Amino acid sequence: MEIGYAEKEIAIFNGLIKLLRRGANPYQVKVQDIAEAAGIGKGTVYEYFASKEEVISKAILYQLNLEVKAAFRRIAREESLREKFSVLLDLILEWFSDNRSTVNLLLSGGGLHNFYTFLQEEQQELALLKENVLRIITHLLEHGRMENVISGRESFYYQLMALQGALAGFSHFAGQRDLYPGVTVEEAKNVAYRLLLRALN
Amino acid sequence: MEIGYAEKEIAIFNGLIKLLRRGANPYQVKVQDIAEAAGIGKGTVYEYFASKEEVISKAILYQLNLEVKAAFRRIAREESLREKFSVLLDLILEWFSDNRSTVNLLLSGGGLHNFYTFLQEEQQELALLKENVLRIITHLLEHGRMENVISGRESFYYQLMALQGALAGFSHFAGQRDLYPGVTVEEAKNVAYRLLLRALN
Amino acid sequence: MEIGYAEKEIAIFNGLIKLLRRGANPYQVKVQDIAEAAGIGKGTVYEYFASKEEVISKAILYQLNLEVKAAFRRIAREESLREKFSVLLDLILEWFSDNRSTVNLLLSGGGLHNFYTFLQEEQQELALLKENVLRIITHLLEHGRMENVISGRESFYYQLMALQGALAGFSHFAGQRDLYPGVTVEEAKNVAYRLLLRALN
Amino acid sequence: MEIGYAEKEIAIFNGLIKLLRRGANPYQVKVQDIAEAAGIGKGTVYEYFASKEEVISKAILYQLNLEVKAAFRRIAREESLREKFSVLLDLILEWFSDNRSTVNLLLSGGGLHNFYTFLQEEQQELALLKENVLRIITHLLEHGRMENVISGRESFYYQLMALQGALAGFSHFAGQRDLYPGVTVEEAKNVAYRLLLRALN
DNA sequence: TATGAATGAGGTTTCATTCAT
DNA sequence: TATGAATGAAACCTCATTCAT
Repeated sequence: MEIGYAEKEIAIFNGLIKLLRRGANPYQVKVQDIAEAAGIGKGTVYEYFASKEEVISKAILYQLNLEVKAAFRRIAREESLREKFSVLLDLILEWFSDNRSTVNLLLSGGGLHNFYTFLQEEQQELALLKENVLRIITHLLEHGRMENVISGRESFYYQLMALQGALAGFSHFAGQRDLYPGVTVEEAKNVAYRLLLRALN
Repeated sequence: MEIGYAEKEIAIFNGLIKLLRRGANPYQVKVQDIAEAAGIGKGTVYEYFASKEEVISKAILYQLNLEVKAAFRRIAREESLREKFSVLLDLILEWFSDNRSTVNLLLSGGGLHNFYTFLQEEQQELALLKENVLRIITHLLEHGRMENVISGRESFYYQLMALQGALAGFSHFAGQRDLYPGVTVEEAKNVAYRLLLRALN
Repeated sequence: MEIGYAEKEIAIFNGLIKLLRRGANPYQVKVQDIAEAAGIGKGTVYEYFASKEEVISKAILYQLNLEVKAAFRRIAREESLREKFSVLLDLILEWFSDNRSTVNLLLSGGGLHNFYTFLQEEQQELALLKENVLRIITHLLEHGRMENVISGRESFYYQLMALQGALAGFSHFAGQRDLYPGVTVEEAKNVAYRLLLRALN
Repeated sequence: MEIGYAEKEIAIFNGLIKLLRRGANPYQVKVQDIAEAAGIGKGTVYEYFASKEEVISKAILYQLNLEVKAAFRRIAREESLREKFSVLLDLILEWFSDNRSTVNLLLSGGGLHNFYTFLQEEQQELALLKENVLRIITHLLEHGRMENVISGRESFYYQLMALQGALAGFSHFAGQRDLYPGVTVEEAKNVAYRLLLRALN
């Protein structure tokens, strides 16, 4: 890959991710648990990482990059903006249906970035992540312009905010379904798309 | 107030909030630190709360309720939707200029709610919080309709998403200024307002 | 009395004794609990005693002396050795039916004496206690001799051991009834008396 | 053994026993001290036991079983009842010459059983202990009958009480030598044996 | 290289004691 | 005199990290 990880390192990442998906709290997860979930000994973790913090930071970024890249591939495969956007919303739903997906951490208002100071040290992976997120955004906006559903008259920042706003609203819905008892997924998706179009055409 | 707290309890809350504002992590803050910040002895904390978790949960909700209520008062004081919305954006900016304000925790994609399981036990304060947030939203939407800048043709959920989207985009900007180096606060505020209007009129 | 205690001091003693009877452990009982049981404030305890240890030591000895003196009066009232001894056994049963009577502490192989080092400092009360216990023993042995059920040929130590042995066996029965499921109180009392007579006549 | 303990567990037991023998109070001994006495780190204790209480309960029962079993072997080795009984009295003396032997805890009027509630959970070891104590008692009584020094006409409970009484008296002497300044060990042993015979032949 | 037993620093919590009222 | 709010020393226990195997 862009950044080479040993097989064991990836096993450790996957172990942690598994725990986070199950609802574990990244601040409270224990090295013991990570090792167990990875199917290795506790000492082995320290053969590959200098500290627990490093494991967690790297694992989260690793996983985020994987998921964002996979998302790009899934989105790129679709024909129309409508379909692309719909796939993205489906992915968001999926991400949030995990009690606590890693993506959830990312999307939450930049939560991770500021929250987990340790991440700051992972500049390379962080940059990669931003790049991959931007790739999705650019792809969607460009496609919208090609289809003439997005005007392109507005500034890039405006377009970004429009997209982000539509996604943020839907993410909130996806993450807090209990707050919106009467709203179906279909409705929520439609609302998100209409918000996007209204803002951009 | 709605929920009565002893003077010392509030001192403890304020001590914790001070620490969080300074960037302390709620998962890593120590009882010792909280007590010091509150200007009391460590043991005193346990005269008022059963555990550290309880202190943190209650302090965060207490502070959120205070801030949301203050926000409502600030917003209600303004005449037009434009001004009300502008004030709200200013508040968001302010909240995020703290390295880590409590509101930040709230806005982050429902972060808190799921994140800090312990909060679940504070049903009363949580309900109060939701009510207060809803009050702001309703107030803004109603005013918009009165001014005829918001049509009211759309469902409540749609209007909610529109508002939330505009705010989420701006919050992201406020929390991650470094991601938008060329964008001024004025621009960002304008964009947020235009997104709101486009979505709702 | 021999040793004058203020009214409040006695209230405190009684508070502690109440707790011990309920099964509280003298090593784990809290000043708070003692004060509550005595119906006074926590600070008041320290107006009358220098430390928790002092309260407990003095309370136990105070109560033991009371009970031993009461025992003497009860025993002295009876006519024959058989009746006197029977009353003593009844008192032992009573003492042990409390989950944890103070007498229990005394009888347990000198338990208290060595166990609770702090007691050593209460020389006066301790001496009083020994005197009172000795008074009962002497009374019983003398009466036995007067009735010619006890020969008096044996040394005082021998007679003491005989009495103590009979009582110790019965005390074990009284304290650990579950170890002797088929044995009735009547039987146990008879056995104790027969052991006494066999040893001494 | 009947109940398998890891080598480290036994080291911990021995550490605690060493402290108790030195007069430490089982209610006040610190984990730190136990670990030090065992020559290991504090954390290691918790690799083998769930709590301090568990360590103490298990250590005491472990040690009692060891001592009671050793006592049986020593006693069984002797020829006559007189010698067997004499050995038992010597063991009692030995046990009590420790400021606070574990056996002391047992013999003290069932002290341990009721006193240290936590022990109740160690049913298996407790049962084992009772069995081993009973084995000694039965052995002595049977031998007495074989030698025709014990008649066997009396009930088992009576015989038990006779034995227990003789031992309890001597134990009191052994534990509280200062109460019997003029009495030699030889005398005390003779008295105990005479009490036993008088009661049982 | 992989392990997990051992460790002790560090955190939470308890509670005897003080002292201002 | 009586109180109980406040305190912080001290104890239990956890868990990241080390290191001998």
